[in-house]
Amino acid sequence: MKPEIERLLNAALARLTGPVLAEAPAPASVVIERTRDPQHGEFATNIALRLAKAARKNPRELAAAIVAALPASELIARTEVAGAGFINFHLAPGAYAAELARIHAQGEAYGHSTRGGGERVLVEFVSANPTGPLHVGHGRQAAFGATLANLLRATGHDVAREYYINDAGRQMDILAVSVWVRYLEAGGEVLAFPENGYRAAYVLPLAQALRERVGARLQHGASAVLAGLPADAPAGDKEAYIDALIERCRALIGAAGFREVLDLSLALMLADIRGDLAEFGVVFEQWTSEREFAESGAIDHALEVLRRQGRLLEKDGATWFRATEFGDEKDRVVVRENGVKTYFASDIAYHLSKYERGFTRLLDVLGADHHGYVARVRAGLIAMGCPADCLEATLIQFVSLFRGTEKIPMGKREGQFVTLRQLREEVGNDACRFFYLIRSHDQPLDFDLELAKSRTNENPVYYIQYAHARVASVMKQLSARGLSFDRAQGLAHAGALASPHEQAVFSALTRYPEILEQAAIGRAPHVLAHYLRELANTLHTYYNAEVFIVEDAAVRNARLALVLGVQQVLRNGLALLGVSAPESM
RNA sequence: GCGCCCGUAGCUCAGUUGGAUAGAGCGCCUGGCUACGAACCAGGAGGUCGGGAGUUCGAAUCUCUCCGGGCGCGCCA
Repeated sequence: MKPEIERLLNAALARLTGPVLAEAPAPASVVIERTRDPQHGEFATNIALRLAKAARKNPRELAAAIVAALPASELIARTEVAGAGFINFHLAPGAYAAELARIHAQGEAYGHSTRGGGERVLVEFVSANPTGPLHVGHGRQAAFGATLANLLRATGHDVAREYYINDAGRQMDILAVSVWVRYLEAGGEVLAFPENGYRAAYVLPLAQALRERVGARLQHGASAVLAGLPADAPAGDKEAYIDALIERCRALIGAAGFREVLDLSLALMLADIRGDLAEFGVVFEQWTSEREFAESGAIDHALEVLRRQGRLLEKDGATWFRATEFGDEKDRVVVRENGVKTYFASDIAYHLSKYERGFTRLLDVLGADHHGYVARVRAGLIAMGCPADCLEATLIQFVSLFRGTEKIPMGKREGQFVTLRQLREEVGNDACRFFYLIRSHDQPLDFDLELAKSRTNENPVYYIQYAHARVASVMKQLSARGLSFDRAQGLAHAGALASPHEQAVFSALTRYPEILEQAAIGRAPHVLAHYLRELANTLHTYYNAEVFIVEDAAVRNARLALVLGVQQVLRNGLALLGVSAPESM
């Protein structure tokens, strides 16, 4: 409906360009909104107010001129100038019924658009280090990224989802040595666990798997392991200690042995993460290993691009990227004094590779603690010749878990944390997805386990599902009474559904395509979640106010056509959120 | 110290490319099941939109400043 009104309005503005308006208004400035008050019709625009100043016209006069220039349309019954210069659009009686027919005809494709123009978008999300299971914060990023990708796809973008595996750094070495120490312990050795190691319980099965794989081949005595090592914290430096321990480990079991421990740990952690996400309904087209990426020479390629552009300099024995020339606050090292490339170098190279693979829009879904690095990566991309706006980062605020009013402490290294898997098993995937998505991403989330689990009216999760199931229940009741639904008759008579409740349902129902666009453009899945709640509310209200299964077949079929339309849109919207739409509950 | 995000009803939060009378859920109060599902609905109370100043026809929304909270500022990953 809205695109048609946009078309009419743009036609009117085009006619006025020249005689009344000096120049054509930018398409983005033409904003059409739903009205809040039915007295104002169904749609309204403030375009006359926005253009009045530039046109040196009284807003109401300009509005009148625009109204006069509007082409006729079957969609619109009448237009009027109101208030300070708003233009209100009143829909023609059959407009809603025609849209309802579209819902029935298009089914699960209803609401989709081609507005994205097939733009190639890469959504990178989660990308958690494979040094441990996903925690509840990653769950929020997973739900957000997956739904954002769904929204972009539904609005006509060519979307790929990608997980970047940070498997190359020192943290992986620390995981490997943590597994090895547990393996030694299981072999009967007694030694203090490194302060900086991963001491959480998930390391134990990794050590167990290692023993099953290699037997006692990598076993060494505690005295040989610890001899000559610096003191661990609290007396010494835990960083220096763990580094020394890693070196000792390499010396004792050899580079190949160390690699074996690391690869096994990595493979198992990754399998856990993949499985967890898959069970959560989150899948990726591509998993990129940082290690394989680095070994492919891609970082050297990126550095070469920068060098050709003259954006590198040598200073203090290191190689620097002149990031300050591209909006960053300081220059950044890309190759350290010791010849090792920095994480930053690998990161801009990775982003360059996305662009070189043909993606013109790079969406990074990141934890809020990563905001510091966005400017640098963007600077790198610009320096390498990418458009300034190709990289877009969405920062997801943190999740705090509560059991009722009691906050559950989190700390990854200490192993005191709730995993996404535990959360899903306790509250269920549907409640998880919904709770993650109901809040705006830039708002910290307090996730109450008790609330998410509860089957009471305090829990918003079931409200929408209940509306969906309720329609299914009505249809069951219909057949139980020996009646059947006549869609053609229902749609033919839908225009006669004129009660305030029915108009409210129509109004909410036909907003769906606008909501999808708004949620996609704003990178705001919560807009869809809130909308579905509103739509469910109009359905419940209608249900309580009027009986659908009445004697009059025309009225009955029209009402059923309407509530089936609601059910369809609820199903479509829930699918995008990754929440199931049950027939009964 | 510098940068980013946030501050809206008792609680949790929508609303922010400036727009018509600031909304929802929960909680509280009052009503509605011999009814197509009461996991529902109707009504009510509840607000200096953190404080102040500015921009203009119009500010929760934009600018400045102050207060309060979160996060980030490595030749770590």
